[in-house]
Amino acid sequence: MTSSATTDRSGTRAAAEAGPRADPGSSPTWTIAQVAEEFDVTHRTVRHYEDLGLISPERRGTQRVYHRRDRTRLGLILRGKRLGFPLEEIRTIIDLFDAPRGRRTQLEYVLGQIDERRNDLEQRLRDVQDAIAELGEFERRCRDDLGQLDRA
Amino acid sequence: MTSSATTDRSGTRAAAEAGPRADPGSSPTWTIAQVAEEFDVTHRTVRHYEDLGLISPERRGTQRVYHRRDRTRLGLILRGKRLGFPLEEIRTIIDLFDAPRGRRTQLEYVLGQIDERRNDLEQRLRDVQDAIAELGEFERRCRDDLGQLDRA
DNA sequence: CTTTACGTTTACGTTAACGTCAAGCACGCG
DNA sequence: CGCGTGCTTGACGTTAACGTAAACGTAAAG
Repeated sequence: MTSSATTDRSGTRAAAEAGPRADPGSSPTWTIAQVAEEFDVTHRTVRHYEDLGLISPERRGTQRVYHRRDRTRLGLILRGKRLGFPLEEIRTIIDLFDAPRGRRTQLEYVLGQIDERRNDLEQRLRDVQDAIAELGEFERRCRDDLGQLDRA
Repeated sequence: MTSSATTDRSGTRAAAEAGPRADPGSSPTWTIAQVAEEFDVTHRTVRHYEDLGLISPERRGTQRVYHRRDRTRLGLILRGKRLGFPLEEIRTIIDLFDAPRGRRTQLEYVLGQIDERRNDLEQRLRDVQDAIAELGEFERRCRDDLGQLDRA
């Protein structure tokens, strides 16, 4: 249902149906429709992330052209969203990865940010682990109840 | 800064400043202000969760009276929020814990829901672990850069 | 009995994260 | 050249999760 949704657009401008355009010798690029489908989001969502400065695709004329870098970022964005981070915060985080690290002060700032982030993430790690553990406990009780029903 | 925010209200109606009211012989109860402060949320937030049916405190006259059950739920709600779940979804989850498990069909439904939830949570677990790992990788690179700077 | 400190309801405001038109370019095909 | 398909830019709408203000109730304290 995911890939069959694309009413065969091949033969028009790009040969492949889901991959990057055939572009021998250069780095591969994608259209907005392709990245949107690949990450299972809408065009609007992708453009929204651009509005907030989370991605900044190349412009060829008026059209957006997406590179590997943009796809990497999109992946990070969506994972951040799954973890419940607001987009603005996600932006500061992934910008960190591309931040200049030339001077020592910058590097130390980045290292400090990394530590903050890690603490945040480790809190969430505990939360998830606790939740999974409680769910397991609950399942055990349910299976007990089921056993009681069987013995009657 | 957290507990000093309470401008000494003791001696008024309850003896303890942060604990449940003195109520010997019965189960402890809390006011909305007490649970709000304990979980570091506003009254409005607590009432909002009640509006959505996430908690349903006792009413003594017009006033809300919170029991241990309500505090347990509030904890689950806030953890769910930290994990990025929408409140409506959180409601269906914690309602699951109090759901009737008398008949076999009900039990099997509950067990099915548990499985769905676990899959969801395990996805998030992977997300968090991946994020932490990448952060570690990034930190290593930064420390490398720092070493390069030191050698000059 | 008035004050004070909380608590309650009602209702409109706000922010984030998009959804949903509307209207216009741009290009490749018949 | 017109047509269809996809891309682009506004701009307004929507939902979730509260914030905030108004206006009133109430119970202990002075």
